[in-house]
Amino acid sequence: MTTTAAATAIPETIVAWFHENGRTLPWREPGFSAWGTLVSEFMLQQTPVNRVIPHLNAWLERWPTPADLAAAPPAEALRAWSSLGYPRRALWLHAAAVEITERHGGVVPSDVDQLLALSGVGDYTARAVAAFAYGLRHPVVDTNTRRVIARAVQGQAEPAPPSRARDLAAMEELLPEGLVDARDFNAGIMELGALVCVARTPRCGDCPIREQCAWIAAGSPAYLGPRKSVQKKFEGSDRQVRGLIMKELRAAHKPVTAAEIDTVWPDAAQRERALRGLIADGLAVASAEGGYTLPHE
DNA sequence: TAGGCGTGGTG
DNA sequence: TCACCAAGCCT
Repeated sequence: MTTTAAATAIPETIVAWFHENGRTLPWREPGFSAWGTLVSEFMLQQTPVNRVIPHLNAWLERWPTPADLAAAPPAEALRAWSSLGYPRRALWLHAAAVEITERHGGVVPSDVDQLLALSGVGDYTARAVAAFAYGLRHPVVDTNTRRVIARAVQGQAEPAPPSRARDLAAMEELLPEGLVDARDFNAGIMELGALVCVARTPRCGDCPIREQCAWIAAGSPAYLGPRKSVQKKFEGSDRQVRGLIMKELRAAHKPVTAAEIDTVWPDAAQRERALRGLIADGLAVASAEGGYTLPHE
């Protein structure tokens, strides 16, 4: 365990910057529930803050506790999820609510291993809930922290491919000992990555740690490592077709007929593949009366 | 472990 | 315009 100058100066500076520059967001309001934090983290997985906020507020108004959501049919969760994307998250959040109700007396657990055991909760979400909802000292690693550490500490324009153990260790190395500072550093380094040390065009002139940044010190060298695998084009993809079918199922409150599904996309083979995929994922169900519905309609 | 999984904003 | 990007997770 080495304590370099950067290992203390960077966290202190980021915490101070966060106190001055952190955004006011629902999940940062005093008294925001652990359940609210869990819901927000599900919604924030791969979805920008601005799109999440209205859905989060509506969700918590309708289902203020895990037991409230657990008592609702999954179909209603999928409708409320609306067009946030990746609807399997809504299914997993519903399943997690059932698990919390059955296994934890309706209280969102604070233990990382218990959180990890919930549907749809991985390394990031488990530690985010433990750290932000319960104030526990855990390193929280997401795409923002990985990018800030890659630049400020490792002197590289982009992070190496994710490595759970290495990434957690790198964050632990910076994490302040005090509970409050640890929480604010976790939040602050994410905020810095979201607002200043952004992926495409970092605003280094506005960065509070530019003096300590290893990447700037090295002359901001271009990234030479392997390119991240490119996301396949969405237009014309199975994902697009799945999305179109889900949109039909959300809008209907009775079974959607095969003929109606035929109208959403011209390629029959692709339509069939998408529909079968949705059924395999539990997002769609073949109705006994014929046609298809959301699960447990 | 690499690839699949929605949707929309942006430089 | 169109790749890239967005508080990941699961298999």
